[in-house]
Parts: sequence; C-alpha cells; structure tokens
Amino acid sequence: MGEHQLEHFIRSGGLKVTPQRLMLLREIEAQGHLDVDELFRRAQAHFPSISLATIYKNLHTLSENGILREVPLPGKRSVYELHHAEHVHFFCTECNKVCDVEADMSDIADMLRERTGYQFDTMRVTLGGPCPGPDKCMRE
Amino acid sequence: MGEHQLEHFIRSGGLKVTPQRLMLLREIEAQGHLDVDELFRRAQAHFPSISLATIYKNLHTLSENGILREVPLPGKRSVYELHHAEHVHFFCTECNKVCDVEADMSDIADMLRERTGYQFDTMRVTLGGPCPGPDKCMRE
DNA sequence: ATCACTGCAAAGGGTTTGCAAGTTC
DNA sequence: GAACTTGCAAACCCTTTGCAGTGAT
Repeated sequence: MGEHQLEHFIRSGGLKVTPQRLMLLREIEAQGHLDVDELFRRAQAHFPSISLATIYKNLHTLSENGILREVPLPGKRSVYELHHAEHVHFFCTECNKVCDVEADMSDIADMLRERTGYQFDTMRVTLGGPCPGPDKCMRE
Repeated sequence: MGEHQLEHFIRSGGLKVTPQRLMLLREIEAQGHLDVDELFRRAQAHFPSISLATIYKNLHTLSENGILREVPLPGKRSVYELHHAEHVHFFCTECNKVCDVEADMSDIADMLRERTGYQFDTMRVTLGGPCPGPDKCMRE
C-alpha cells in the first residue's frame, strides 16, 4: 500500500499523521499479523525511545477507526492486521503464527446469513491446526 | 448433560472429579458462555470461599483436556463453553453477549478444506453485530 | 493557536505461581 | 498413601491513565 493511501486512511478518521503511526502501519503491513510485543520490538528499531503506551494507544485508536483489525486468538494475545476484505485466518498450533488464507468468503457469508437469519456486520473465521509447511504458512 | 457423563468426561482426561469442577461445568452448561468474572461470581454462590485461582486453574486444565473450549473475542475477555460440535457464535456488539447459532457447519468446513487446501483441526466462526432481539439472542 | 499525540512514570487490573492443608482414587 | 486439587497470598505480569512537553494542521 502506498504512503499516500496510508496517510489518507489515517486522516479520514480525523487522526493525525505521525511518523510513529506510519511506521506501525508499515510494520503490520509487512508482517501481516503482529501482537503488541512484536510490534514494540520492531518499533524500537525505528524509534529507540518509543513507549509501549504509544503502541497500545495507537492499536486502539487505529482499530476503532477501522484502519486496523484485532484478531483474537485462543490462549494467546490478539494480533493486529490491516483491515481488508473478509478473509480466513489460519492459526498454526505448532509455530503459533497466523496467516491469511486465500479464499473468497462472500458466498459463505451469504450462506450463513440465510441459514442463521442473523444480519451480522462482521465475520471472523479462524482455522487451527499444524500448518502444512513453509510454502503454505511460515513454519520452517 | 447428565451428572455421570460430566464425571466421565473429567475422569477420561486423567483428572479428578471435585465438587468445584462439577459446579463450574454445570454453570457453564446452564449459561452457555461465561467469562472468568461471571464464573467466579456464580461460583461464590455455591462455594463462598472458592478462590479465583481455582477458577483460572480449572479453566486451563479443562480446556487443555478438551472438556471446555475458549472462545476469544475482540476487545473482551474470552468466554468458555462446553466443548461440543462445530458451531457458529454470534457476538452481540450491543449487549456484549455471545450465543450459539443453530447452523450445520460440516459442509462449510468441507468447502473451506477444499478451497484453502489446509487440513485444519478446529474452525471458529464468530459473527458480530447488533443481535435481532430477545427471541434470537439475549438482548432486552 | 489549537488540538492531538508522544513518552514517561505511576497506578490499576488481571493472571499466575508456590505452598500448606485438604481431597480423590 | 500417592497424586492431585484447593485456597491463600504474593508475585508477576500486562494494560491503562495522567500529565507535561512536543508535534501536526
């Protein structure tokens, strides 16, 4: 995603464009999914004096404004991703990493709407198990 | 679920059947989904001197043994349910309650297996939005 | 100039741990 | 009686909050 587009997303929520925010978003974009700690470690490489509080505040603010999305995981801390189209997450029970799965979900969302009678706004699908290997996920 | 069956589940994991465990499972069964706090409050009605540590330890032990299942939620604490067949959760963004949705998921699991090429063990589907009302969920 | 954001330090909660006493099998 | 579980208290996080200084618009 381009610099301009990121800045536009931030501004459209009434938020200010700070170097810290841009860096956080770029790290998350590059890694796909990061939790608070990993993000803090990476952030320190760019801003040695950055505070954990800044990470927390931004994770909240950016999630509330629909720029980030929290992905809650069983027994682990949530990870955060750039908010994009509905998709499936695969959570590897061996390497504890999360990856996006390429799969069109719109028809599944429709099926669920029909079957359940619920008018939901969001749908989170997380598959769990040992991931197939480096080619499919990130396991070595 | 009968008393005998609950006890059997506990024992089959190599765990011991204690009055506290039976009570926790019955409360969860009765309420459907409970988080640590609600469970603790309810537990105190039965065992006034029960400790929060006991709740935490049992939630972990019973989840590891497949008797309970953790349902992680965005921005909230996880809730726990009795482990049963794959199903859909609806998380109401207004009343913050979780309910099970009646929907056969086996074909959706198959579809996802085909489309993604992943051999997953678990599937968690959580829909979010305002729930339709008392008849469908628990909102008043 | 205003309002928002950062970084720090402290406060506040939530969760885990160690251990002695009590239970289960 | 051996092994596990409970309850307590302390320790140990993790996360939030308040505030003064800085930065964005």
